[in-house]
Amino acid sequence: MLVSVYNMLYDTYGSLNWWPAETDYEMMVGAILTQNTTWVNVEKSIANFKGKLTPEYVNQISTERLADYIRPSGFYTQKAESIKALTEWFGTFGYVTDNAEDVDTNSLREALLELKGIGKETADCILLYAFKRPSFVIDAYTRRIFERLGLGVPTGYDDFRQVFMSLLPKDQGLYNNYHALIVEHAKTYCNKVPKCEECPLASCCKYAEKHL
DNA sequence: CGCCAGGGCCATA
DNA sequence: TATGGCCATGGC
Repeated sequence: MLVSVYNMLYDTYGSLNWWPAETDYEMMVGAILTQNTTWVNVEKSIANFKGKLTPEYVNQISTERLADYIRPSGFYTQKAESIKALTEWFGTFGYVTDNAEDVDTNSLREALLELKGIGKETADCILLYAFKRPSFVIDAYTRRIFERLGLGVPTGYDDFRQVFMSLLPKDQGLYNNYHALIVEHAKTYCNKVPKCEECPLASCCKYAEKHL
């Protein structure tokens, strides 16, 4: 099932080459900024840095000033502290994701989860898109899509993640594009106010069936 | 005006 | 383990 859903999405959208970011560091910051927030508001925040969204620059400005830059993304007080903590942690690798090569994925994940403001989803995004590790991401869209398709899904985050990671090959490129496809598709058709009328997957979705 | 968005933390039972 | 309140801006 997981493979056929992927194939349907792939046939529609192809290879998306995510995450949308200029650098690995910008990707990580974006992962925090997008928490419960639209991507448009993340772009506004990133634009506020005018090209200076680097760990070196973030280190030298105050948390208050950082909070001011990211104001458009909401929750800016908490997110500013999280970005500060993340940046400090990233510094232990010299701000280069490649320097973490000899650290196994689970250790990296646990380290990320210790940072305040980084939960499981954000940690998995960072592992997958910045550190290029095969760590499947479960977000609100992933959960919603599979529920709406009519496939039973586990409640707990790790249980749901394990379904993907045990049934699919541990392939970073596959996990990357799968999550990208889910988000790109869902943000257009599977919001709380759905657009099943124009959805290319409506023919095999129980939810769309009821809504059409 | 109210609802919602690519979460996470903390208190509570 | 599982809810509920809270954090906050901007688009519709």
